[in-house]
Amino acid sequence: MTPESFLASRAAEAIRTLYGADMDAATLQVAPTRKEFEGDYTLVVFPLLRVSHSSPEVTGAAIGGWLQENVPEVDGFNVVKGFLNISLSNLFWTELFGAIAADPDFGQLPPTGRNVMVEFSSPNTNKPLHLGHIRNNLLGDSVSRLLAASGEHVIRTTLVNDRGVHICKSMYAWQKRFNGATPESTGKKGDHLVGDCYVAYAQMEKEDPSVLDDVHAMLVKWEEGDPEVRALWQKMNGWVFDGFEQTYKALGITFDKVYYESQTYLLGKELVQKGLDMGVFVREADGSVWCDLTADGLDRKLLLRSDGTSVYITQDLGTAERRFSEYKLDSHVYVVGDEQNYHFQVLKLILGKLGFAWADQIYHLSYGMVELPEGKMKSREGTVVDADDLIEKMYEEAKATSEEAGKLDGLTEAEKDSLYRMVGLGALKYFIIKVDPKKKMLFNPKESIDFNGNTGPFIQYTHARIKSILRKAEERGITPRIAEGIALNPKEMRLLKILNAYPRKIAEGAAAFSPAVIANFAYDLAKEFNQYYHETPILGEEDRALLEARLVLIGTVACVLRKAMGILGIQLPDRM
RNA sequence: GGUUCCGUAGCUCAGUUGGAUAGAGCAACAGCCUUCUAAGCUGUGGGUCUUGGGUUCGAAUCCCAACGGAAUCACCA
Repeated sequence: MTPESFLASRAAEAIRTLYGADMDAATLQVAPTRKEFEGDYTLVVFPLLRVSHSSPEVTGAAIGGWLQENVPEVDGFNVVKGFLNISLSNLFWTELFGAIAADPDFGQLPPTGRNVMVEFSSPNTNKPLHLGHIRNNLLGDSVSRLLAASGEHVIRTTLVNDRGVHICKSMYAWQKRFNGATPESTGKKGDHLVGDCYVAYAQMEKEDPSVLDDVHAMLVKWEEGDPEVRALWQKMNGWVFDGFEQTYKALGITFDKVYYESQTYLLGKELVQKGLDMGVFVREADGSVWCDLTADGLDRKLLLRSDGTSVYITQDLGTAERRFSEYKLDSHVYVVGDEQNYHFQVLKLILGKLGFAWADQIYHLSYGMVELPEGKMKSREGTVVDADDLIEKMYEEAKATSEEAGKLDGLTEAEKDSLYRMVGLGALKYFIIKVDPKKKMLFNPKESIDFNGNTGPFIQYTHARIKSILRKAEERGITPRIAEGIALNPKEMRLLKILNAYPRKIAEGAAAFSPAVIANFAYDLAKEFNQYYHETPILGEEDRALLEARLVLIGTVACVLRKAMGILGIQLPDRM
């Protein structure tokens, strides 16, 4: 039971007794008191005036008085305008403290029994991953963990776009211009080599536009299953997959199920027939099939070409239907850029017209593009920020910063190296995740990602500080525990208030599909701890019981920081 | 033109189921390392929350309109 719900239920009791009105405790507004005011939690009394028929001051004082009289945990109260500020007793705080500290699953919400699929990453196999993909990957990865923490059963998946005209372009350029180059012969990561082919193709097409006809011929051969084309396709895709795997590993990204478009692109055709039978689709004289969405304020949508082949949305309809039935999904989240908002709007609409009740359980987690100071990234113009390069650069900077600080005596070179990776990656991940997904974000390659202030390394550093104290305590043989009758100071109560909010933040973040909520929470907690750290001695505390209790408190802070950052895929070091 | 999203400090962002005096970080300036890690802490300056209406005891938050910006509306994916 949280302080908020506890006070709300008691306040409901007070209102019933004082005014004879039945209030649902859930509708009462109880929130932590703002710093400037005296008190722990605040009840907003304005909405109660219609049952009290009195002024805010009188009503607040009446309820506050009743609470102080009848609830032992309530220590005092004051009323400012329409706000009743309530102070809770030390006993209440120590009990809350004990409950949070003793709960190993703190922040893990009870199972909902729902199956949720999260599709993210979904790369094309004709170029390496760049910063835009990183945002997609990090969002998908962290939202998967966030939903799991909120009690959902999550299946992470990706749909690799391994076929189509764009792959043929890379294959064509490789045949014509690359003299049998391989990742081994060039020492290049496979995805980068294929990316080079794609860039080379763009140049070839510029020189002679007729090469596009050759590429289309190649695509037709691929569809016919031509052995030579298929073999080349498999070889080059294999290079790309190897390259992607390295990047995923560096980012710490995993999937439960990988789909390949080459295996799913024919799905959806039977749904087209179903739509025709239901009369929600129409077939034109040329054989093409359409869905009329003008009544919904949109245009007509093509579902089948006149030659009978399917388009992008056709296979998405098919894969959605297959996934919902195969995995008994209750919901499906697609992490896809906001450039495809229209596509998903149409997708949901059409699935609804086909009579699928789960159509409105599809959520498009739409995120804004990552832009550079000069505008959008364009692979053809070479203005992309490559994922592998960026990860490496962050590692270098973490290393330089750490060596400057020089606090890592006693660690082996390998330990230091993995620490630099952890910090560099933490800075990068936090930088991206802390902003609201739906906002587009700016990345300036010339300014390095900060390690100070509201950053990943700040939180990592905070954790390392706590662990350092706990190590020293252990060396001195001091065991963390909560004794009876200790008195917490206001800063400690503030820390507890923030800790207490963690499960609520999980619920909030999951409901909004926004890991940024968790990032901001972790920052608030770390910031509050650093203030506490500076004004409160821990190992220097003379009262032994208090010292031991403080060790429990900071250990709990470290643990919750680890959980919150763990959801974001960011590890916290014991030293740094 | 239709649809969707965004507009908060010089910059990057929090704050959206309506609540008190709108908060951080960066940048600038001034302090704090014989005491648990200075990747830290404290302080100063910085705002017509794009604008105008409306609803409300109360609006950055909800509604309407305008302005500014982004994406999208293919027999591409």
